[in-house]
Amino acid sequence: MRTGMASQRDVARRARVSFMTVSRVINKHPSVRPETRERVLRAIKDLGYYPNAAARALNSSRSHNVGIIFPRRDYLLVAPFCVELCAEVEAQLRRRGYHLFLGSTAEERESGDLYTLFKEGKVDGMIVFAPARDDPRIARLAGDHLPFVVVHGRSRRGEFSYVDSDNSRGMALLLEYLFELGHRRIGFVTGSLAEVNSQDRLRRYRRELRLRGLILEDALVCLGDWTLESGYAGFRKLMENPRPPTAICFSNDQMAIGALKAAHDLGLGVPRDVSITGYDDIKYASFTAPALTTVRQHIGEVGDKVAELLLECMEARSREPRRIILKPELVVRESCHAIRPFRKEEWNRNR
Amino acid sequence: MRTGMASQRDVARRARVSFMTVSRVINKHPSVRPETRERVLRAIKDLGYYPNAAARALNSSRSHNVGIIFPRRDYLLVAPFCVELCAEVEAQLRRRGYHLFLGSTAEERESGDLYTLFKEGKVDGMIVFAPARDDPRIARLAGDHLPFVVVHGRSRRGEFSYVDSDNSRGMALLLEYLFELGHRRIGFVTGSLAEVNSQDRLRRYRRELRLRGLILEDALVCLGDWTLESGYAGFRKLMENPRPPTAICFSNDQMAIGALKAAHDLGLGVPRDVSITGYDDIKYASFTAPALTTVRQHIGEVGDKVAELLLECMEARSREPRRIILKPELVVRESCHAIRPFRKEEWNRNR
DNA sequence: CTGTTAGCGCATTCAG
DNA sequence: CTGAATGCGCTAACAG
Repeated sequence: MRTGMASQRDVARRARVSFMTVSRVINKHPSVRPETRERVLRAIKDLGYYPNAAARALNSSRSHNVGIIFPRRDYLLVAPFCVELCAEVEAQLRRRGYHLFLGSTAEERESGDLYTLFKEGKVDGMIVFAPARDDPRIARLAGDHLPFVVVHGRSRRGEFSYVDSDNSRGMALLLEYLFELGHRRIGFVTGSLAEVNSQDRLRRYRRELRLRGLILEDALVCLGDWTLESGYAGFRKLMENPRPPTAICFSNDQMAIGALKAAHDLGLGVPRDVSITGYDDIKYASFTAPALTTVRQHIGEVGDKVAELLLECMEARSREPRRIILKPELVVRESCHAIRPFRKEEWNRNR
Repeated sequence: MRTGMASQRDVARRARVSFMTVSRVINKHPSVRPETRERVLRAIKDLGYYPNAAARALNSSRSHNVGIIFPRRDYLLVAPFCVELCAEVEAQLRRRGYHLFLGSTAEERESGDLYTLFKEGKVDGMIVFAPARDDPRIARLAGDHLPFVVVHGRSRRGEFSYVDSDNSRGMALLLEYLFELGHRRIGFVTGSLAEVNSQDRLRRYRRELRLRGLILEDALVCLGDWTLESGYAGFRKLMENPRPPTAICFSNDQMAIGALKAAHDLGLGVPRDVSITGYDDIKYASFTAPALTTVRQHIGEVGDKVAELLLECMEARSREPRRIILKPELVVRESCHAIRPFRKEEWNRNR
């Protein structure tokens, strides 16, 4: 609305200067005599003047807004990790004078999708969360040389900046740990395989098993989609196997929580009867019973980096894309159990 | 940035019309000859033209953005309910051509607080979530006649529109149920008492106990702040009481989940040793073991109403503020236990 | 049906 | 150090 608001002209009149001087004061231009500045500031205060963002945006062609885009419309609900990240990024950006649009849940081609927001100049840059391997939206953004940063994704040919966690390493940590506890039949419930992240974790799971001379059984892998429900279903499915696994890795904490519930319903004890691991270390992970053994991604750090890279590519168009890969960390809690005493020789042999 | 973008002028030149005609086509003005319209649409497509949001905002003085504000900066993390609501509202608003800023986590007086956003014309309206009873921000907004809607809060003198759930009734439902199960010592862990919601629930808890002739014991009430941690601590504190309660109501699901964890750590069974209830019915509530008995707030409905009221007060300044109070619903799951057989006479007597 | 004029509020450029 | 002119892209109000 913003009707009846004082403009620079009004301030100028009241301070008995031209509105150009007002503009200078606002933008902290050095060349204004202190007493003039004072007069102007007084007038601004008296009138309750605020600069008009639209006008500013119009002639600087920068909105000082940023958007964020998710792989699916329910992502915020599905991935608590994402919420924590958003909060982090928002705080960082605001410090630098930018505002963050709530990740439009709009899919491409819908009204108000983020590509349109870009073109309309409503955002200066955006954050793309966990895009699919060949997400067409990415190609479009890169093709138009629009400033954006990918989180939880990678660029093959260095077309854009991204921040990712070393998912492969995270999985390796988990499997090494389970192996050490004596587990040899280890199941895996994946996240949505459209996402690179999810693929990486699965791939490393397979590789680790192979490396350790274990046979890969399709029956030990189950397709999930990050939700509580799919964790629940995945657990049941794997445990119905005639030779069920002794441990199951879930590709995020949320699914592991679903699994805990399934175990309870099935009358199975965790970790007594099956060991379980999550991924992400969201808040809830330490509040389940048993508390989840999981892999921590340092969300604060991810958020900082994302904001940093985005600001870089919004403010200096020329800069080269940068890649940042954060090290994950194994968090051992209570959801895994040694199925037999640890034998050093065996451990070494299998390593 | 939006540099090198085609403008209406470019489109006009290409379509060999004046740019006014282009504007009309874009705004679906009826008075344009079909063939002219076609030519213009072609040109728009060829040039990849998108209207400039800033310019539009400037001369219509409407940004078509909406903001949302929370009581605390960590609110999104603390209240999953809030995330679900945001997603809902965003979807509704987008359908009407508005975009939602991620609830600025900024407190008042910080750079980029939402009052400033308003004054700068970055938002046309806003949603205020769970404000304190005399939140100065509310007074400010109301004083300036800015369009806003409160969720989980009320206006005493009808100064503004709001959507709320009938918290008092929700608590009554819960207590009636517990009473029926035979509980007579019932504890309560509050949310942050700065919020009206939280106060209402506590008040009704007290009233119900009094009504049923039970003595209120301060030792059975514990101050929480909505977080998992405070639920955990609250549970421990109440159970350390020499005469612990047989049931505890938590003012949200999150705290109840914290309590479940505490029970587990203390070696207490739920509901065998203590009954527990939550509030909100978030996703996780049905995935705990035992599943939480709680009160459902229909988040979808809340979101719809919020969006509706906000649009109303943004588009028709004159309309009277409206109040909407939604009926909550008891969701019985597994976290409560009858402590003795139900006796009809006693139930009637105590009613 | 279509074009012209003017102005939204601000900042860049160039003169004083 | 300060002021005047000009244009950012668009639309409302008038003309033709």
